[in-house]
Amino acid sequence: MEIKRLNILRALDQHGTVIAAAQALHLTPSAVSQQLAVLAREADAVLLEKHGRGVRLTPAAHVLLGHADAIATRLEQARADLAAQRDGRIGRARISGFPSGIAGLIAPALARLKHTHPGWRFEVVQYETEQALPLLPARELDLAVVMTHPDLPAPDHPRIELHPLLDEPFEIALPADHPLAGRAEVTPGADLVDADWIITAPGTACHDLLLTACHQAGFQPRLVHTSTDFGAQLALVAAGLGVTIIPRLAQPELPRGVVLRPITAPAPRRRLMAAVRRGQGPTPLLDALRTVGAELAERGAPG
Amino acid sequence: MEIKRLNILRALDQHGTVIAAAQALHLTPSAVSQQLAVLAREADAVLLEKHGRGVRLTPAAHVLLGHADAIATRLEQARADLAAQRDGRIGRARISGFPSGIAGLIAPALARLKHTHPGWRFEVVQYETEQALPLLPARELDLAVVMTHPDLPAPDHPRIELHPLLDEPFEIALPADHPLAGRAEVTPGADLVDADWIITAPGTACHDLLLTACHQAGFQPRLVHTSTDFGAQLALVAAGLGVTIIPRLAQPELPRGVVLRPITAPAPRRRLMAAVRRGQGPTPLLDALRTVGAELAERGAPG
DNA sequence: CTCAATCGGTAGTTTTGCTACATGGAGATC
DNA sequence: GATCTCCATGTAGCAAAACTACCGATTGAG
Repeated sequence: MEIKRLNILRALDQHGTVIAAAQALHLTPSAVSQQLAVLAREADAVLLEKHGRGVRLTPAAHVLLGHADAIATRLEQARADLAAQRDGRIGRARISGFPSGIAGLIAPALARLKHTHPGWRFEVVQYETEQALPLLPARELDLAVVMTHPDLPAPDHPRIELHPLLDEPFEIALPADHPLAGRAEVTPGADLVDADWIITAPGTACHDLLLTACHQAGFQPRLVHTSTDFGAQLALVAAGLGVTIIPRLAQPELPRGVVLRPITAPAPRRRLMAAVRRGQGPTPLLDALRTVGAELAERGAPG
Repeated sequence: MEIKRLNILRALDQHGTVIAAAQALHLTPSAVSQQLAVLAREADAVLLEKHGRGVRLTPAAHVLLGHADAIATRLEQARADLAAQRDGRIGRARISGFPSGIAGLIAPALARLKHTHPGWRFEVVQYETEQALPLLPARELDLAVVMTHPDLPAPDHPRIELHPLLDEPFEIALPADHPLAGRAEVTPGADLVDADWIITAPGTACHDLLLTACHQAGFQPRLVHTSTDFGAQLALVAAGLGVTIIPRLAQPELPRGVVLRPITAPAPRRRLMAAVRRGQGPTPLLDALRTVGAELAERGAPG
């Protein structure tokens, strides 16, 4: 039951005679006859019967023929899918990101790809940077949106390469009725030494980043509230329970009662990058992420 | 792109390593490796990549794999269908009959087969006996329900064999208010010499049969109305426009205002037979037709 | 660091598939 | 009705392929 033999049967059905089928397949009639005999033995059925000078297909041959046509069609689809995959019209990818990376970069990028690359299937998983990176070489992930992080692989890492997506400053989120709310800039080390701080959980990149920034500014923030979710943090700010710093661009929706104020230079920044396996080449996904990142950088306040 | 190669890819996916796949297929690992290399060349795609000590399938391999699984399933269905056809669980047949044969024998037989042989597909075509017979050896028909007819092949015809289904008398159909309606038997040659006759079109078997019967009874019927359809004929009878003879059993539904009366012996009879290609062996269809015929004969008046 | 295991390449053998030619059978032609 | 023509198929020989046996390279495990 090989495809070659099934195609010989199909050719015989289409062309009527063994000789015509042989011509169409660039074979001799004898070869066609022999292969059909093998197919009949494999199928344990009589496929041909004499009819006049030629042959005709038996009912059993027609049963087989229906399936042979379906198989040929499916094989053609397989070839088409392989070609489509080669030039990027179809594909699958697993992407990871931390929450604000998913919301700010991955989701908009996938929304574009849904229209421009309808054949692609994407799966999104939430991981922090240090969890995501080892999953790339293991092929559990195809792309990870990561943040500036001590675990980041060196630029010449043999298996992972990094593509910058967005470089954005953190800003101070204050209650709208806060004394500093009217200021053009805020200097945490001077203005917010006594503030209550809201911070993401230890182990996240933002946590480390805040502490480092405050340390460099020469003071120890009083950490009072903890939530991993920027939305929840801002709700706490709006309720007047403290202040926090959040990335400027990845949080487009501010709740009422919260204002963002730039931080006096050098403001802490976070750098978002796309990590992919080295040598993977350009993908529609990476292109879309870079486009979204560039648009966000352009839209936001420069610096 | 041969099935053998696709199955090797499937085995590799199932068993994980080239060695395990080779064992499952009773091959050496080298053969598996070589065939996968050929498949990769045919698919114009990289199918394997090193992963630790073993290999793993690439995305392109998974694309191909999905189709390979579908093809393997379809091939299994083909084998099952061939087996089912061998032992008669599935099949196709074209059947011909004249109108009352279709209504009285073919339709009831197919109704049974629909339950007992759900895998069979039947096509019914209406032909008169002389049209149907040559279509049997040409394989345009697989079975024809035919009537006693001069063109009937001899019992030792080399390509066609005949199986008796039903031997039924014609009876006289009279308006219920006809003077003869109360009689136990009617003798057309004596009682109906002056009646208006309703008859099927020239060229049908019933037409010849009526004329022959009347001729033997020694009179010439006055043919007034013509219709091929027994239902239409009986409507004319009910309207008092004439009399006709119809086969007893194949017309179970009598309209109001019509009575059937037996004809004095020797009553004209018609013999229904199933014609099939010689050497075709028993088929569910032929069995069902014989059963229906036997039941009709048993139910109707014997003789 | 050594060992064990896996995969892939090469040479040689076996199996399969194809061609060339001949045979037999069934319309078509005269 | 004899011959001719066309078609399918069997046989022998040859070419292509698929497979085995063996070896080397690579990599993870102990």
